[in-house]
Amino acid sequence: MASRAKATILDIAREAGVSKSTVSLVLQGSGLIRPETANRVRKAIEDVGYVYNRGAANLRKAHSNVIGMVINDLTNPFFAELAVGMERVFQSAGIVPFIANTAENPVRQEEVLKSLMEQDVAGLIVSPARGTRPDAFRRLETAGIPVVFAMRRLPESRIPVIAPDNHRGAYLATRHLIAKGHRRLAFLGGSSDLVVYHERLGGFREACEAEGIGPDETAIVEGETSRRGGMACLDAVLALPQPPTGALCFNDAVAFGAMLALRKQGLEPGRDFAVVGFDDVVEAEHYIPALTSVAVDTPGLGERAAHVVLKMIQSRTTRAEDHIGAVNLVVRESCGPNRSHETRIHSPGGAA
Amino acid sequence: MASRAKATILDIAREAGVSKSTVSLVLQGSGLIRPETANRVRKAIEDVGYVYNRGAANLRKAHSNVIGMVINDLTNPFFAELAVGMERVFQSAGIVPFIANTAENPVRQEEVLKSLMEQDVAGLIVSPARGTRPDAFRRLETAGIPVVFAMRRLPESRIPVIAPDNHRGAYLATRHLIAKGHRRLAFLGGSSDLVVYHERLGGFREACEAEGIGPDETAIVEGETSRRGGMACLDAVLALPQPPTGALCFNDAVAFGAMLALRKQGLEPGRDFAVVGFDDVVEAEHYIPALTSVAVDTPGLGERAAHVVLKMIQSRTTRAEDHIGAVNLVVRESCGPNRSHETRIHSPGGAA
DNA sequence: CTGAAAGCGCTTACAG
DNA sequence: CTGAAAGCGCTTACAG
Repeated sequence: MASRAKATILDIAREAGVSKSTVSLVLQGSGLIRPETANRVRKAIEDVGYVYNRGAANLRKAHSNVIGMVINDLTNPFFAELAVGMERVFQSAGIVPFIANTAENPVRQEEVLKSLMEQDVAGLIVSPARGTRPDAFRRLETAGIPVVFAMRRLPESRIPVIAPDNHRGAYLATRHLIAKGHRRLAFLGGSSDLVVYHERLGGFREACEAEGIGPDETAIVEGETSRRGGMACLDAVLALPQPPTGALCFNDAVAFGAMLALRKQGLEPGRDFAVVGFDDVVEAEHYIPALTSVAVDTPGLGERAAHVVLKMIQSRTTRAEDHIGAVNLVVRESCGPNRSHETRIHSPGGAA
Repeated sequence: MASRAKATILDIAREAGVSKSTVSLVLQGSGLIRPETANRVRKAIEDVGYVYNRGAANLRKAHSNVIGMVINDLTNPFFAELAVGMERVFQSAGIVPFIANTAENPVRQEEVLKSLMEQDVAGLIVSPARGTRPDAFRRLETAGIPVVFAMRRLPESRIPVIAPDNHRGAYLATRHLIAKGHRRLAFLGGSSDLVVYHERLGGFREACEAEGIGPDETAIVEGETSRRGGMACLDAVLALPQPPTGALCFNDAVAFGAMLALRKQGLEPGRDFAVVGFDDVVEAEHYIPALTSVAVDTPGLGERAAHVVLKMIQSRTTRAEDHIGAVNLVVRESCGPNRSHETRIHSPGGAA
């Protein structure tokens, strides 16, 4: 069986009594080889314990089939769900994507990008880290490597993006809060160096203004996009002279934190204070109280992003249409009691 | 600046007026090159927009520097934490590891492993998927590629494993339940095709027997290691003629599900029924009631695993010592009220 | 300190 | 249908 030194196509050729070109051809599934010959070669491949050397092949072919997914925070289940959606389509395309985590660190992101380029990636899906410099992707662009942004984008970039309709989601959520009778509203968490932040805050503002509620600027407080950040933001806003009675949170993690902080203050979320999240992670449904949140179909966006890079690679282009995914407001219990167990408020959505 | 076609060391050599060997040497940081020459080369590298072709280098050097992390379920925050621990050490070693997700699917795992081998990985950390065949790693072994198992292991394998002391953790948790006065105990979730399952169940049994409580076999119910699985298990056990009054759960996800199911039945976890989890994910602390769980220091085990592969690669061996990490029982509220907010019961732990 | 030459494991025209 | 030859972009002795 397997010999100690790595077997090459030359070993196979010797074993099967053919030339190495023939071996290469059967390796590539060419129809040019006579079936008996092909079978003999395949048997030899087994016998020598051959492992295809993709690096050598790529070197010769001058292109690889490796696709990278660069994720800003793998511990956030939201991004893990995104990754899973992408993997689904890559798997059926017979591709094994490599995931790399930047842990929200632009320096690490640069290392990751560099390594991926050296590895000669064919294409990339990236959810850029916070504070990514505008020119962080220039090398990739000049090299002509297809890149698509998922969920997050850079301020001025020609790289295509796949993301939910953040503005619309925030708008729907805010109107819901207002329809529940709230007049003093907060916007909690997130930071202004993220484009998403401005999109979501924009939807919040628009809804407030449409209802004649000038949003209280002091109740718009930035913070970490985590439970801890949510706790801090809620405390800040409750200390205001005229505290709000409800809040739209930048994402679900912030919302969970806000609810925790409410309890610590002896307030019951849903009854004494309304909170809405964003993203609708799996946990939202199981929380107590169940969290009303904006659902963005994370795995679906992941699939979409994967299809887009695949197409870009195939057509050797570096450009593609943006895709803005539809969103739903999923009404549960965190804004007070409801008639039914769960209600969905759909947005028309659509592509931009 | 950057030209369209990829620049090679030959372009650099031309630009700098040296030979390509010289370029290669400065690329590798060799001290053999005169500083002025090196600087001229470095400038040329910038000017031509050069990207190192690691594939070509690996081909020539006959070894790569890519390390793979094969994770069985990236959506489980527990494994994401593990990944983060490993990345920490790889980052400081200047390595960008590639993460691949098998989604608990042995077939996908095979594809992933194959792809990684073709990519000529230098080493691998893997948390094997459920139902992995005993010979799934034979190719890797005969190729002499270092592999270490993290968190999970295969029944009969010589591959080194880094894992927590599952037996001890379950033992501590069970004794705690008994000390709280419980006599009828359940063991919920997990499946017997996982080695960990037997380790944890073994600790549970030993504690029961030590206290003269023959564990009720009908209260040991396998199930999905998820919230949903936990709900089903708890319902099953409550329907028993002599239902238990407390349960050790296979992991925290199962415990969260069990608590949910209790509430649905009008029972309050911690007051009417005691539940203990395993792994102590971040969420455990924030749950209501806060979950008593066995802490295993997930990122720490990740770091350890990373150090071990690194060492194995360096010393060109395929063998290493197993490492069994110490565990603590973190007592919170899910087994009833406590004096202090949180208590830790330490195990001596140690390496095996 | 630097250059010319061979070779890593493949694929791809090109002959036959 | 199959073989001989060149070449992908590097590194590594080997001379000088």
